[in-house]
Amino acid sequence: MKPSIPKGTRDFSPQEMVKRNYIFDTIKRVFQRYGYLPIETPAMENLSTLMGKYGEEGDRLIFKILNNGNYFSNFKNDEHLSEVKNQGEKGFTQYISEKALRYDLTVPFARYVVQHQNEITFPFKRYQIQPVWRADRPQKGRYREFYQCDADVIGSNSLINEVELVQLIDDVFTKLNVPVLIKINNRKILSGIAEVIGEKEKITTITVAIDKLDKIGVDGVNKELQENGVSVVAIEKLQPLIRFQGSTSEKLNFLKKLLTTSEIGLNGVEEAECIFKGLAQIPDFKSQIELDITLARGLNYYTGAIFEVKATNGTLTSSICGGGRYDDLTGIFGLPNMSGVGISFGADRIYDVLNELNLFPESVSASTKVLFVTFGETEQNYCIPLLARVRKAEINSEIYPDATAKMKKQMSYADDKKIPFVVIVGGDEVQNGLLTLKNMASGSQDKKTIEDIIEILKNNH
RNA sequence: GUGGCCAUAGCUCAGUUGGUUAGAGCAUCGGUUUGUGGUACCGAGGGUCGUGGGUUCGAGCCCCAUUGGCCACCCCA
Repeated sequence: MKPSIPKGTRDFSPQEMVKRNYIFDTIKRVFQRYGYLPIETPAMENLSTLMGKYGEEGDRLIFKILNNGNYFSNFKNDEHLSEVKNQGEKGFTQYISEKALRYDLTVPFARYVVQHQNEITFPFKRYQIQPVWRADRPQKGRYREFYQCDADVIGSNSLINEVELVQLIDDVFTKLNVPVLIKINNRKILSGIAEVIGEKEKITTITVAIDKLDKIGVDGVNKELQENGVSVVAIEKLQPLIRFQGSTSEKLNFLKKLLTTSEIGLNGVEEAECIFKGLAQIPDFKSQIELDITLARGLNYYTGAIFEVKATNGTLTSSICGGGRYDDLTGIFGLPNMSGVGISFGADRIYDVLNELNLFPESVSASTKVLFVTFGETEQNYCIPLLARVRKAEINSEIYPDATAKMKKQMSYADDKKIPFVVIVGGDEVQNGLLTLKNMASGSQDKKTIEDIIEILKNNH
């Protein structure tokens, strides 16, 4: 049998894992710096928890888990079965599947909050770093299993949360040395726009279309709007808006005038203004920020501010971080009036960016600092207590396990694992207690006591 | 769900109008060296040419189907 793994999934080698952990550790440290605490939720959720939260397209992309046991036990009789068959794929699914792999971390978090509401002190700030699964067609920067790193605060309406999250994004990418553009918009502005052009019900169509502006251009957007039944008058009214260019404050002023008749729209503009005002006060803010009224984001549950982050260098054009405010995600689980806002880092895409731009620091590849090389069982036994002392000094160390292996083999092992030092222990060394410490980079070697070796290794970084 | 490109050793790829036993580099293992890696030299293992059918005296090469991968659309981290 030829070994293989499912489409869109990957194995990670030690070399890759060291780099991945560098990303996870960086993000985790920043999350903690801002007062977020970790939780974990199961890989699988009840299918009903997930369905309908991500839009129609989202439902299709949820990985369903087939029930165990007899799939037919849920059918009363043959007539019932054929009745369900006629409902098509969607109707049939609920009879043979009641669990699914999580699609993101936000909806399971909402479920968690409602389920544990009596144990939680609000506002609740949590972070969560776990894989999610999507039954998508894999392609560049898109996987079927990938890690999200989420930070959310729930139970607070304050816009300082939005400001802090953008600051957090800036912190993470500054630490990772990735130059980014953070795009900010507000769903209320989009609602307002739909309202003033007289197509309030077509808001989803409109936002999805103008989201593609930089991809398909003004004409493409207009064409798509027309094809989806948006009136010519409405499209005409939309033109000055999608063609508008200017600074953030110019955009805000323009929107204020345009949206005078829409309460919700003005509200959105106010919120955006407040967030940008807050951001302006942050010292040493490195990232580019932009108010982008064409930013829509697909996930249905966003109601206020929305964010999206893209790397400004490299060939990966898809977003590496995204988020926004959702006013009523917990409502469907029975806890209304609980507003939350959060962001999600796509660790795998960030990895691709760092890899392409060569931004991983050298130091992340080193793990073992010293390898003990021996010539036989006597020497190997002699090393056991020495190794214990080295490890007690918090120096990563190992001994070549096969005592009869040739020296060449043992040295190659050190070389292959990029271990910077080797301690050679043969008959001479055992006899006089002076060990040979070899620096693999320079090739030089000296006889040293174990105490000296520990000192040298401790001071070498 | 729609479309395009591709499939030869563990990896990256050669392979002539269809013609003997399908090659190279890298990687792996062994040796040159029984106390010295990364460089050098010598050698070895490793393939039903993705799978199934067809055309032909003869197929890695041509045709059909199928599976898998990559890329784009949709959508998204």
